[in-house]
Amino acid sequence: MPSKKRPAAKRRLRADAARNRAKILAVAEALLAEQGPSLSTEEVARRAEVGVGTVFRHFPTKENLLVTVIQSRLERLTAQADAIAELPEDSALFAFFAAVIEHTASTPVVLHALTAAGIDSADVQRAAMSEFMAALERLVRRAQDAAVVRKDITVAEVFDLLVALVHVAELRGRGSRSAQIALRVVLDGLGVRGASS
Amino acid sequence: MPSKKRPAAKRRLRADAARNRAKILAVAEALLAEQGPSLSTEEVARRAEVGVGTVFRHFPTKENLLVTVIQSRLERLTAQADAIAELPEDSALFAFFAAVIEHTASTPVVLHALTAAGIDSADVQRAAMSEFMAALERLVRRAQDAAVVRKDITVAEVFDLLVALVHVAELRGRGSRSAQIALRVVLDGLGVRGASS
Amino acid sequence: MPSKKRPAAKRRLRADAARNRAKILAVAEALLAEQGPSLSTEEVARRAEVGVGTVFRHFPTKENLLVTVIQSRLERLTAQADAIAELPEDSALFAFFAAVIEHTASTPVVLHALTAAGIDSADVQRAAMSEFMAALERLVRRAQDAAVVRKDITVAEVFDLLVALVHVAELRGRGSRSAQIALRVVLDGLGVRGASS
Amino acid sequence: MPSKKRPAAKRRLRADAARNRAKILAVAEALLAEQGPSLSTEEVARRAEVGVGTVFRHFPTKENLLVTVIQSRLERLTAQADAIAELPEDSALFAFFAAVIEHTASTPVVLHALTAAGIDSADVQRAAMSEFMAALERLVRRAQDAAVVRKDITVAEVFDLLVALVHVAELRGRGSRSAQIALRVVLDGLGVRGASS
DNA sequence: TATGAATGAGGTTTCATTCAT
DNA sequence: AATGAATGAAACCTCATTCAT
Repeated sequence: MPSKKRPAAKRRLRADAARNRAKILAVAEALLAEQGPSLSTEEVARRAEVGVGTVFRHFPTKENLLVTVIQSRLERLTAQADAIAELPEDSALFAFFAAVIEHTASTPVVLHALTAAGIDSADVQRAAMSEFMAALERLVRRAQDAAVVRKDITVAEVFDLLVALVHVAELRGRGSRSAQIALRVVLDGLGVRGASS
Repeated sequence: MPSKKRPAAKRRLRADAARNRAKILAVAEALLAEQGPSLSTEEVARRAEVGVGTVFRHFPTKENLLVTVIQSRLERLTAQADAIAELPEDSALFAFFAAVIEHTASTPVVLHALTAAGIDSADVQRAAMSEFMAALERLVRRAQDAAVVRKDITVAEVFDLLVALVHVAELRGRGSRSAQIALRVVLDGLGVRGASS
Repeated sequence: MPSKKRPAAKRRLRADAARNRAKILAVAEALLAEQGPSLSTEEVARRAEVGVGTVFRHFPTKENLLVTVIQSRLERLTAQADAIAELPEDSALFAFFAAVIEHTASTPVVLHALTAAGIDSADVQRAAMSEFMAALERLVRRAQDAAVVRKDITVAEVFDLLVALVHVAELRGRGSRSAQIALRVVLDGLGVRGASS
Repeated sequence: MPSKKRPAAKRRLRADAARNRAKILAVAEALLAEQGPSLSTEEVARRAEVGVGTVFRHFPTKENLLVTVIQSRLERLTAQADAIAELPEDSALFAFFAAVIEHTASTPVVLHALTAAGIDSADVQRAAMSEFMAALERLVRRAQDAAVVRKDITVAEVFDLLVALVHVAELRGRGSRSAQIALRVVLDGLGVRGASS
């Protein structure tokens, strides 16, 4: 049944349309990191070399655009977590933390902003989010089983610590001494001493 | 003839004016926590039950209002740090962290936002900030001298961790298990084991 | 019958009240020249070293303040015209033009602005205006009788030319060559050749 | 992809956009004459039957709108001066004065206001202005060469007199006897007797 | 009376979103 | 599908005027 008129959900895009969509998403991600969630739609369009109309054709709402950016980032992180799972237990979690901090921009700021604005982004990205949490959980569980991470802590809490570290990295610069020390302190606190030895 | 010669900066406010100023500041602090720095001046006025004009009479600019909020918060924190200094070394830092987390709203988010917006809030609040850092430094130094905190860490880095913890507390709720665990993990990581035993 | 409660029109002012009124008027005149009719009431108060409230006690409206300024200026000009009437016919008009140009600031701009704003300033100052016109008329009539000014022109029209010259003087500076040449050209055109010889 | 590479300054406007721009400009010119430079952008939009946003899309600033109005008027006047240059020397200047007075609204008031407001409109319109002055200079020079205008006067000064006449015309009405007499007097004063004989 | 704090309508400007081309 | 002009609500801020002190 080759798509006749799919309900507007996920119809295959024309090549150039797909290219536009991707470029807009990339630009939005960059701007989000630069300016926070008050970035302007017009500037997204300008930098993506596209008319505003095109942005709104792909993402019916500014909010929808931001949510999509976050979603795609979560998906990439999930992939990374899975790729990392092959390392030995005592360094996998460390490596993952480092990777996330390295590549993730202001997710938490965005989350906060969306939450505060009373936006119900939950539905849209619950799926992406829970896949990410599952991947993280596999890492944590394995580390706890290997006794390199304390057992009185849940994935959700590990996630929060990760978010906090991203925040520091963002504030002080991704490679800064401050960011590295913060990472070390948190890992020590988690009981992942193997990583620092 | 308007008063003697107004002392250039802050002649005594009339009773009602002072009340208004305080109320505006309080409302702004609350809104800042709720909505981040994109709060609307108009709403501040509405919630403070005051005309917009009054807000602008007291704080000539939205930026000035936000900066003042942050400043007053820093001052309160500094006072707390000093009050806490009498506790034994091994619990003072712990107590201070807990107190800050308990009472501080989104300062870091605001700081970040201001910075990102290219706002030169630096001058205005450098004073308040450095007093706070001094107070924090006294606590840290004392804890390090008593060998309850690792020596390879500076005040600035402790500050960043504190900011990260505030962030978690804000995200999950001030009394939440997540916030408490995060605090515990960080303190353990800092080497403040006395506090958790 | 020593004033019991005069209808709020012209009761004798207390000494300091009178001083305030005068100072406000003077300041307003200066500001009017500097900034045109969009001057701010607050600044009038500030420069007069008085509270805004005081300004509004003396002049119930900004409009009223401006109208009063103009009125007082017209009165001064009238006095000058009368003082000058003693000079010989062939130089009196010339001298008067020069005096007016020298001392009068943006009256016409104000008039225009008031008119345009649909303000009925007519009533308030018709008296002052007609006295001024009468004085001017005496000068013109005398010059025409002495055959030093062309007879096909009315006072009203001479007035308009005077206003135009004030305008130039204001635009280019009161002592500027441009202002002087304009005065010379107009006087020559009026037939007042005696003045330039 | 937005067009080829937009010529940096003034790519061709869409038909309706051009119509809007023109209408806004016309309305602004009228309002400027009616109310002076304190006209409200909002009213411009209302009378042009356009949203405020549209006004600001075409003219990013109120100042920019006013400056553009003046510029376009200067351009029209320059064209007129050139068209008139074919008349005999002794009537060309007269005709030009008459034409300017007939068609020009409050330019001088605006210029004054802009200047007073400290607006640096200079750059923007220096070009338009100097072209106009050049056209006027050609007329004056020719009249002086033909000995119908006094030689002790510069173009700049002739310009000021012209401005003064426009002022009178505006105050009393374009066709009024007062405006005509003023014109006659000034021309006589300039030595352009040919025009009045 | 004098003061200056308070008020709120109104002005300029931005920006998410819609719609004609 | 893409474009960018148009829209108008809403943001920040000013200022004439009122009113409690």
